[in-house]
Amino acid sequence: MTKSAAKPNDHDAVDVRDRILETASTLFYERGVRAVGVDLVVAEAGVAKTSLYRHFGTKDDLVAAFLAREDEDFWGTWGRVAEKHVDDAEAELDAHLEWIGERVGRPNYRGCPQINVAAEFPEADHPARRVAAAHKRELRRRLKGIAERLSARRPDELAGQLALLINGAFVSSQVLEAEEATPLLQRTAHALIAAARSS
Amino acid sequence: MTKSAAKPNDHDAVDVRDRILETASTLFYERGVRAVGVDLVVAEAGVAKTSLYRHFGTKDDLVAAFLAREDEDFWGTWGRVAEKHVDDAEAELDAHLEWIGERVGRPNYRGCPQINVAAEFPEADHPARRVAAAHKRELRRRLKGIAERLSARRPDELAGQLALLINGAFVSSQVLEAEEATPLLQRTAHALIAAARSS
DNA sequence: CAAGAAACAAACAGGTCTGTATCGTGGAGG
DNA sequence: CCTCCACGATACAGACCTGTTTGTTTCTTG
Repeated sequence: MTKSAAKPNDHDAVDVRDRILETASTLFYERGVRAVGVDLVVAEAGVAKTSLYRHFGTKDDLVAAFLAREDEDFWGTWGRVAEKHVDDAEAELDAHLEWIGERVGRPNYRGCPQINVAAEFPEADHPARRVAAAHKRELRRRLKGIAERLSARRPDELAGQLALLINGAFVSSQVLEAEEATPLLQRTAHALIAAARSS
Repeated sequence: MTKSAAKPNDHDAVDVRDRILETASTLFYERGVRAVGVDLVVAEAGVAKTSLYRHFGTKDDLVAAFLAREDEDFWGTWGRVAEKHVDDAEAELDAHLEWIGERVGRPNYRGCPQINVAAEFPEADHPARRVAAAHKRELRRRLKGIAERLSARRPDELAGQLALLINGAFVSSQVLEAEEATPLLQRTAHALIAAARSS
């Protein structure tokens, strides 16, 4: 909190802190958090190790910042898609499943960062685990909002079903064909919506 | 392969190899693979480190053996449940979702070992990754068999949907109430089955 | 121009990791 | 009885890890 709001130096186009976080995020996602040491991060980012520890107190905090960044990106995309379908909840859900399925099918897709980090750090009080847990709660909360607009008889149940579906897609890239994800997600969602409306 | 079939020593009730694998499996699952060193495994198992490296050439091989053991356990339970419902595929699926949901709701549940290890080791050629990939393919294969017996119009699609559902449950224990998992799984499966039969 | 903040560079501390090497012991099978 | 070998115990090698320390340089700002 000593700086960052005011720009201390714009000589380098990007802030040092941003460059560290950007580099760390890529490395953490591609190779796993525990497999990437801080020495590699600073070497790849071209910064001094002291800079990393000034901006992020510990590696754990850097991991939490990584997940927070992914969280913001995710809801940023979500929000941009959502505002195109304010009048049609089913179309909005379809659109979300579209870009989620597209991501899952990408060649270098390595799963949901939040889930991966949670798998790497069992301790429930790890700073990154809090971010991950909040992210998953937020997913279910937003899905419940959509379920309500869909006039589901039990919106929270439909939200739970859709959350299972999406999280399942995140971890199933191993057994999913690239083009299969989106249509499978959408057809499944349609079946669940129909069931949630009738009986 | 030098022993194990013939019993070289039954003086100790359990084989040294089994004791190592048993101990390692518990530690790996509870704390994560990378967080557990071989020194801890041998100390906890009460064996010499040389014994560990004699039976398992490397730690990676021990991890693969851990997943293979979990795989066998999983399909062992699956098989015992399946043979009680040879005449009713829907009842069999319900029964599977019953014990899977029960496991997911357990207090110390830490997710599917296969998924967790895959998250910890990005390298596709890691020995444990092969076990994990085969496990997930086998899940979808068995689900397809059930889908066929259910006379689904597209059995492979229904199998894919059910696989998403089950894998989603494995990773959603963070946001799922303990008693919520089984009924949510079963009601979702029923909706998907109904949809797969009609249209 | 002067002062202070921020960055770089490089070494270091102290611990942990995987894997190996060495030596001693005790039981099983020929 | 005697030889083999699985096993235990321990020390070690070499690499890697997080985090700190020290000192210098560069940039911003008053």
